[in-house]
Amino acid sequence: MAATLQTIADELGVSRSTVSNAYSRPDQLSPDLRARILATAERLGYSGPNPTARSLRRGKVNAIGVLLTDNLSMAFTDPYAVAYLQGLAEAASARETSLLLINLPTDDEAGRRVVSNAAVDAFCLYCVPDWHGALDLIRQRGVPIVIGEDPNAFGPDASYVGIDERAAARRLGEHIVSLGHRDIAVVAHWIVDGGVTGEVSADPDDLRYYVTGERVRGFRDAFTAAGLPWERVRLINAAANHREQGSAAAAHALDRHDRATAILCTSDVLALGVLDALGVRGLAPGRDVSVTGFDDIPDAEVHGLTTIRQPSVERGRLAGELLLDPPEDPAGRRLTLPVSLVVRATTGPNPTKEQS
Amino acid sequence: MAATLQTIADELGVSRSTVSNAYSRPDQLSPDLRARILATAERLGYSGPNPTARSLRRGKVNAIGVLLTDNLSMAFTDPYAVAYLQGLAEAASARETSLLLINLPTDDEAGRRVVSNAAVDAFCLYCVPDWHGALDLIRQRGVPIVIGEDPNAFGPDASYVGIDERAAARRLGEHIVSLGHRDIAVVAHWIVDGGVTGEVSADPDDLRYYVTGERVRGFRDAFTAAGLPWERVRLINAAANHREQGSAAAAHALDRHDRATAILCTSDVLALGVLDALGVRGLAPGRDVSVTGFDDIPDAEVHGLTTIRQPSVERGRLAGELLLDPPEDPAGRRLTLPVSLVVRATTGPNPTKEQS
DNA sequence: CCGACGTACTGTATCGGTCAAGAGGGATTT
DNA sequence: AAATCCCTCTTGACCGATACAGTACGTCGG
Repeated sequence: MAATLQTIADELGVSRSTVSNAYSRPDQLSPDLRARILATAERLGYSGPNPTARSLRRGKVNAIGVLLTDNLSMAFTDPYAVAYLQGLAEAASARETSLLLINLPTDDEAGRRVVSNAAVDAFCLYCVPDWHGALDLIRQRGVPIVIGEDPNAFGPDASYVGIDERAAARRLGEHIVSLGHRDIAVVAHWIVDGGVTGEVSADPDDLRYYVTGERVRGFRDAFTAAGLPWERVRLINAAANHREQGSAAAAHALDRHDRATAILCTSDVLALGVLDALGVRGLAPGRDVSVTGFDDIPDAEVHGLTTIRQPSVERGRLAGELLLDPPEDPAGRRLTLPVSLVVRATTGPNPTKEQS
Repeated sequence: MAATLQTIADELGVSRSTVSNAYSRPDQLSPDLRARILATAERLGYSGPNPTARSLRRGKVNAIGVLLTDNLSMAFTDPYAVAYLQGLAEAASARETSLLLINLPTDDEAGRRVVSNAAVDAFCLYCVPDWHGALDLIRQRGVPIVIGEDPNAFGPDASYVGIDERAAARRLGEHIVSLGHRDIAVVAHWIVDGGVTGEVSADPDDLRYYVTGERVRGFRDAFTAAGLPWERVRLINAAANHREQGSAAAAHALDRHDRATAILCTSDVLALGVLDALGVRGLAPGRDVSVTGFDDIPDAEVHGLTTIRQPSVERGRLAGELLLDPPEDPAGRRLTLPVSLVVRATTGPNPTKEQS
């Protein structure tokens, strides 16, 4: 039988409240008594106020729930995700709050139980399959929610911190067409659910994964504005947002006589894989083939990758702040952050055009 | 005023227990009444049984606390750590348990508060500074603990899942000396706290960070057994366990006339950085310079790195299982897992010896 | 000598559930 | 027809703390 506040109170002949105060409000009792209480607690092996009971009474648990899909490491191997979590953790930590990583099982029923039992003050939804049955439960929980991708995914009650994915992608596309490229491939992840890496034909207006969809649409915006029909663009699905998949996808753009002169990727990770593929083939990025990424992860600079810089850490930090200190003004709970085009060495003028 | 079980009970004129049963034990009441209860709950905007209250009563919160040092992303950018967490999450998820990432602030007082308030069933200690004041609190909490590095760090009450770091490192060292190498450099991370990357002289028996210490000692075991005095080995500190630091450290072994012919690293990440450095200098790994890593992260195979394979995911998984289903037998709570030497392309015979 | 005030502590309600034992009533057994 | 059983629901205790109002006592100014 573990010791509780009452055990100590009885032992010393004081009230439970006083023992509680010894821990939570040291100024409410004499230093002398407090010392005796702590000593007795130590002696009886009391482990300190029970966090659960305290949370119940206080109505606050000091935790933010972060929903992740089944494969945790998928989230952690994505540098963008790591940066986001870092920001979120910073904001949480500054408020003495922890992150509850909720691994959503594919089993719907178990998923609902896990979500129902999660003691959190708020939820951060982040790259979660929007068709999962547990999502309704989260909405019902009535706690603050922040989402990071599709601003419309959870209705207007949810906070949102994001970027204008489509406009950002358009800027990349414009950069590429302004360099004279016409033979363009787009490498995008998760165009097809559970699909394999390879060329696909898909309507950009009808992609399931929001981020990819917006980015692909942004590319198309730039192309069509430049008079380049979408049909001329080669769309290549990457089965996962991994560097290796980027390499594999690149093969479909490079190993053919009508080689693409520019490859636009929906993430830096994929773009790095594309660069690997170029290296293997002895092709020079920015000269023979132009490559762009998205996110500006730390490795992007190392490899001179032209990309869109988005404030990943900041995104996570703001998400945390929105959850823990919600602004009065509802408008302040939906933030679209600025991005910038970072032109580095992996993009250059269309080489075939120069020759003509 | 949010709805509770009582609100719904009053509304329908049933007892609170019955409403509770509607959620937690559907077989305890008629389907008809249950349907009515759920409908009323929905109508009143009831968010389901409060997880905190439920946890208090049940005495279980379905969460494992994972202690991390201040910089979260440090843990997530380390592939070994990611694998470990993946395993831990798998074990937890299988038991409908989540991971509470506790970001331990450098501020001692705040750290204690965060730890005290963390509602968890168990703690997983993992790469935590062992001098932090909050660690005592954790021990006091009286919940199961598993540690992953120094088996003696938390006393015999804590569970332990690890490998024999020293013996494993020794095998790498033996491999290298058996290839005839005599000019050896060791690249190790965190030899010096907050130090810079560069050559240092340090007593292997006196390194603060346990894992590095054991691995360096293992290297030395092999060297001295082969008659190679430790003084002949060049010890290079890497300021962080990052690929870039590996490259920077390698410079100290490569850019001099008495170039090392073998570089042993305390992690694969550092070794990959060393390989980068070789590449820049036009040196061939395994021919001009032999390089070894440690851990066998996924990228190791890609780069043909000779290394020690340890079951990282398994380590995390077992840690989780030990915490959630503790075996009766105390001996079963201290596991040392087997490792294997994986010889790939980055090690080969000493080239200078061949010439003579 | 009295009211005002501050300090140190107590008492009780409350947070929102779960659990074990029990009660009422219809169906089944003997 | 009495005994037994099961199904469905109720009762009351309990989980371990915190909040707030209140009490007792000492001190101080007037």
